[in-house]
Amino acid sequence: MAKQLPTRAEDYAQWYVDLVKKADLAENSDVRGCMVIKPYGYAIWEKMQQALDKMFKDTGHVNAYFPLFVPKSMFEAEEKNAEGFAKECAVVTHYRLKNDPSRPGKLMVDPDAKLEEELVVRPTSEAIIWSTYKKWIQSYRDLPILINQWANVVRWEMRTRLFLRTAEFLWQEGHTAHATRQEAETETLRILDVYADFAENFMALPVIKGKKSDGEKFPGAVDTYCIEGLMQDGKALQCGTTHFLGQNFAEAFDVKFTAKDGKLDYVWGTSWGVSTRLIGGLIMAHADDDGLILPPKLAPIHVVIVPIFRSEEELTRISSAIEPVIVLLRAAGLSVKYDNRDTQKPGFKFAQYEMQGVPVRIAVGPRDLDNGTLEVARRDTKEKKVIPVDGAVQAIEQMLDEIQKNLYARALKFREDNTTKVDTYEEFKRVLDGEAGFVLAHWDGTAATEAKIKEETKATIRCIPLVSVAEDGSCIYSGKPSAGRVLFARAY
RNA sequence: CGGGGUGUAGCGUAGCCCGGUAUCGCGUCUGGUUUGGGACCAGAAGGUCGUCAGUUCGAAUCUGGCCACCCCGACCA
Repeated sequence: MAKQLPTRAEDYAQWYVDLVKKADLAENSDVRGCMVIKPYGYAIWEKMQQALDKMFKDTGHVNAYFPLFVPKSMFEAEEKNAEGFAKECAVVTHYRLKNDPSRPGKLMVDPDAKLEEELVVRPTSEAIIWSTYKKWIQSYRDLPILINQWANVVRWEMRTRLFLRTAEFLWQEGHTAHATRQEAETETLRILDVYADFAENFMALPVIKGKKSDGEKFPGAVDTYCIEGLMQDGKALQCGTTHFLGQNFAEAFDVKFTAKDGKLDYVWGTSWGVSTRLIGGLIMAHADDDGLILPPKLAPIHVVIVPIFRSEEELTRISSAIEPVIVLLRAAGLSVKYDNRDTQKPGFKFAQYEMQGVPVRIAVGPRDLDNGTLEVARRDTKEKKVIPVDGAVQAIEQMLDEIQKNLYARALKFREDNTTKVDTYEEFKRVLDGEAGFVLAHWDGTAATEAKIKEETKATIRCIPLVSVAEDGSCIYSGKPSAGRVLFARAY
């Protein structure tokens, strides 16, 4: 199946964008680099939000909301962070328009309404949140603060692609404050586990947990951790990151607390986020030539029912026969769509729901009414079978479980088949230009080597895996000693 | 910001070199036949040809400015 997908990078990119549009998930907006998320795409995001929100709350976090605008002076307080984002910030400089005297009916920016201080549209919220935390924290009794925010952020990217990189995107960002280094580090890794759990159990996407190299880490962080997934074209996708901020932001925003022993110290911080990019990952990890394949746990529609009828009378008969089944499916917590439109033929509907990745489709026609059966088709394998109406709900629930498991197993096998250990630079380049995928290789740990490899091959160190076998070797580039393999790939 | 390209109906396009109010497909609408895998036939509607200016009797077509978008670089924790 994956073989049928376009392999050349540009073909795959085109295939991906076409799919996003055909599946009715999103489209480019008239606003530069921005995206309109259509109802079906947004429904997937809502499923993701629900699952993640519950996981955050189960680990003691609460939601809050902070302003979209960050005064420039506040933004620049943490220098590394400000520098890292400076080149992609949208900035508000005026607060008013007025009629343009030289062009009747047109508006112009009112030069008299220039802001004294420019406002940066948040590319991330550390600055505004830490400047707020300063007011909230005095004592160890005020800690920890475990807050998550669902928001939009703006990063003025040069080149954008639906879901994967857009000028404005939706995400959640967690920002926590702790009394001890240990507690903040634990939080950083706990959320990394939450993200991995979500990717594997909801998205059916196996991920590698690891630490970013210094060259790839978040500006302002002491350590950045990530989960990396592998897409069907052999490129890696960073699916989520968590950052141990040390005391960097506390120092920048002067957030101190009095500890139990009476000593004054800076607060320890973390931040972490995942975005609508995950929807892109979901598509690229599972889709085939017929369209999206959604894991049941994130599918807005679990089961679509398509009646096959010739006349209105026949539709009425089918509808009344299927109604009890719909009631039972919904009672079992499933999202069911009964598509009784008489404006489209069944074949058209089949194709459309396949394109949209609906996991299970039921077709029911006169033949089934006579036999007391339903035709059930599963999206992942495209198998069709006829089952009795009695017990259909259990059969479908079981099928959804199987689809969820099968998608994960399939993606895991794909990743295993496309992860290669290499020991020489020649082999490294050959694999990247051939089957691509993840490449495990020894690295001398220097930023210089990392930069050289990136420059020459476009491959980056995705992460230093948290789980790895200690193994002495020598760097594929410099030949210097290395204590373990790191994960390389070309990435989105 | 450098290099290349494109702007024509809701979408995708032909026409441009060689000037005469615009082609085809998808979609939409109407009528009929269809309906267990993206239906067919007949008819219809839909256009400031990105924008502003210039050349010309006449500009989608030629010239210049501007705008927007796409691709390749640079950039993308």
